[in-house]
Amino acid sequence: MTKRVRLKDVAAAAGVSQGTASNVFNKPDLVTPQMRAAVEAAAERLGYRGPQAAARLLRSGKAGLVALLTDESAAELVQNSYGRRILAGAAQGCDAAGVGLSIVGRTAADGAAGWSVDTAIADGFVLYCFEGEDDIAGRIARRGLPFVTIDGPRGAGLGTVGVDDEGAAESVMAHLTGLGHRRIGALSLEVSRNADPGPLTGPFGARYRTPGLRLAGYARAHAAAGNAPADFLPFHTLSDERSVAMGLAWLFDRPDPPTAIAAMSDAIAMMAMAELRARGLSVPDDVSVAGFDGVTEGAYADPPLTTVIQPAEDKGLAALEMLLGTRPPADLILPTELIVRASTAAPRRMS
Amino acid sequence: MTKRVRLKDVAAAAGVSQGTASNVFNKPDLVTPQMRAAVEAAAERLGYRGPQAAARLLRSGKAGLVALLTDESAAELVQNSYGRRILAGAAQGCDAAGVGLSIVGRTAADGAAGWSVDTAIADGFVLYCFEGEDDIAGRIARRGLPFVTIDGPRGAGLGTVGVDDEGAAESVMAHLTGLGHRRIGALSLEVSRNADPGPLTGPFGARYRTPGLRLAGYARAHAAAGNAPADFLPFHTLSDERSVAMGLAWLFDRPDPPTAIAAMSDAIAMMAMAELRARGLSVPDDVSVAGFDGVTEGAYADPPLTTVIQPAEDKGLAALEMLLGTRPPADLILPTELIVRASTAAPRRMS
DNA sequence: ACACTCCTCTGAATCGGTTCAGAGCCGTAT
DNA sequence: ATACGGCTCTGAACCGATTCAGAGGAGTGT
Repeated sequence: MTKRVRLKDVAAAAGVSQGTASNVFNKPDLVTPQMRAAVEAAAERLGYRGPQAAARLLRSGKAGLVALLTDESAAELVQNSYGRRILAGAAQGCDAAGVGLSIVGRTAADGAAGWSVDTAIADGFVLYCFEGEDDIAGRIARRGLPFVTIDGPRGAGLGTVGVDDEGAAESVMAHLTGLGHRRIGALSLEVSRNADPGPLTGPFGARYRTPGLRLAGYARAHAAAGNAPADFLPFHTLSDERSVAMGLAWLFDRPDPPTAIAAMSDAIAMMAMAELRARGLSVPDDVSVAGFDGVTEGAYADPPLTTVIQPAEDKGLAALEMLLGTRPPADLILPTELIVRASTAAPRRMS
Repeated sequence: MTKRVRLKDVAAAAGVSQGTASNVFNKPDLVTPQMRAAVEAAAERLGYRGPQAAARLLRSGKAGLVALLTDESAAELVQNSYGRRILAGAAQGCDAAGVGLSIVGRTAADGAAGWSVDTAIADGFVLYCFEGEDDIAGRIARRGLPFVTIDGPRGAGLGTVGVDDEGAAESVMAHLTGLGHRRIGALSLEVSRNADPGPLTGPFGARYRTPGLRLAGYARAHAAAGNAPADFLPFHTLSDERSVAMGLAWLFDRPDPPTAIAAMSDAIAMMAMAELRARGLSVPDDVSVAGFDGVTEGAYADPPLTTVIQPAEDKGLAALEMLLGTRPPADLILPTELIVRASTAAPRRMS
């Protein structure tokens, strides 16, 4: 196997300087047509494979690639319908700017502490779904790369993108209490690393940021409607069928089950609806169910799901724009909207 | 702003050779603890940001990144539920191997002929959704990078991953004819670049590969059941609501509408079901609808969709494994499975 | 003719590591 | 003692482009 052909070889063969050869490939209009033809002919003749990306990158410093960094695995990000909306928004931003998007998740190959963060090739990062553990932000900053955080705390990055989680949760709960529900269960997202599923108690702020804020919002609106704290029944799930079923068992295998459930994601809500049906309970006749996120499937669920729509695509897009400098860096709060569909109704009158 | 600290500076400050300093960061066990400590201290003191990815890449040649290349934009890939299953599978393969995944789509910034293919940083490519135009395969091969094709023709790549599209289409059509349907419409995926929506005529092979094979399968099974070719009514859609509605208008605004529809994707099928409902037609009472792909939403559709399940995640995963050398390169045909749900039924008896 | 621009092309200096052959050094088997 | 194998560490070559100051030449205005 002969050696790889380099730009230098092409330049030599064409009888021009290496600088000119480089221009032929990168700034063709700076070169006379004949010179260009000569270089191209030489390249063709030698079987030159084009400028090597790595070398260009080393010299020019721009990878033309931004990375979406997530705490889950890359596969989970894509499978999760909220995550992939973020991804879609980010992809859109990349497309518009002509930069590539790479998604880097937590992989088995990186050791516990390891993370491709330190080695990933990118011009910038979007951090999604982080709780500030492992000081990822610090490590990126140390590399001197810019980053934007989605749904995370304010860090050393360029900016953040998020929604008013607490307010949105309040609006869902207010909708439920407004319908007349008093005793209300909540199915929470994961509240901390490696925590087991189970009933939850306050204070709710001391948790992973997003679930903490939403729980606080639920609790606040529940109380604001004049209900006793004991009638708010939050349960910690792992967003899987097993823990959702456990939560439902906890809520409904009791003498005084709730008449409504606030699920902290649409995915949880839909699993809950399926499980409730399996238990012989009808939604919304026996139990109202509200979700959170506004994934597309929710509209087609049976019954269509009441939820809070989050502008997930916009989050991804905005984060990317900030990163790319198209949008001024800031701590951006995007609006949410409560969408009332058929999965919630007034509680059946007690006989 | 002072100059960036380089490994060389760290080595000098620690009083060791550059090679040793390099080893501290890459092969720590080859270095004595004290030497390592000295280097680390120097790095800390100087504010060294760690080995720069680009430089490492240039010398070592491995980017630790594979690219999923698609003909659509990256955003479309993610939004499309079949595409994202492929992506999820690929992501899983990447996670397992500890390499990153970048998705590169057709972006506005790349000129008509341009494509990041020539410049994208990656150790290998997975080509998805290509029809062999623009000679993408050739361009990748020219760069000397390995690639695997999903749902595409056999190229110069390592291998291909696909399913028996024609056979799968036959099985759907056979299911429909088996129920007693004779006059059957088909809603096709895009059959060529920039073609307008409209009725389709044979021969069906002369089209984009996948749609061509499926159309051929439909037609073959339809004929095999003893039906007249004129009772097979294929229509070319663009996978959007407008063209699906046009197709349905073409099929049902006639004296002898079909009693069943074979949609070439679940997305098309679900749009068709919504449009049929808008037309006052009931599925499956008035019209049976079958899809293709087996996306998750299909199971929750109203009514649940009869379809052919394609192992999309497996496609992505298998492609990645071939690329990474974990699986022997080959032309792999993955199995499909017909899933009969409630959207298909025997045609209503003619009065 | 002269001065001055404008444009193209040259040449050499980076970019920041990784790698590898071999020099030193130390302990052990003969 | 002597030879030898095994570890560390050194030093310099090399990866393959991009970039930039400036040389040379052609064209333009006076």
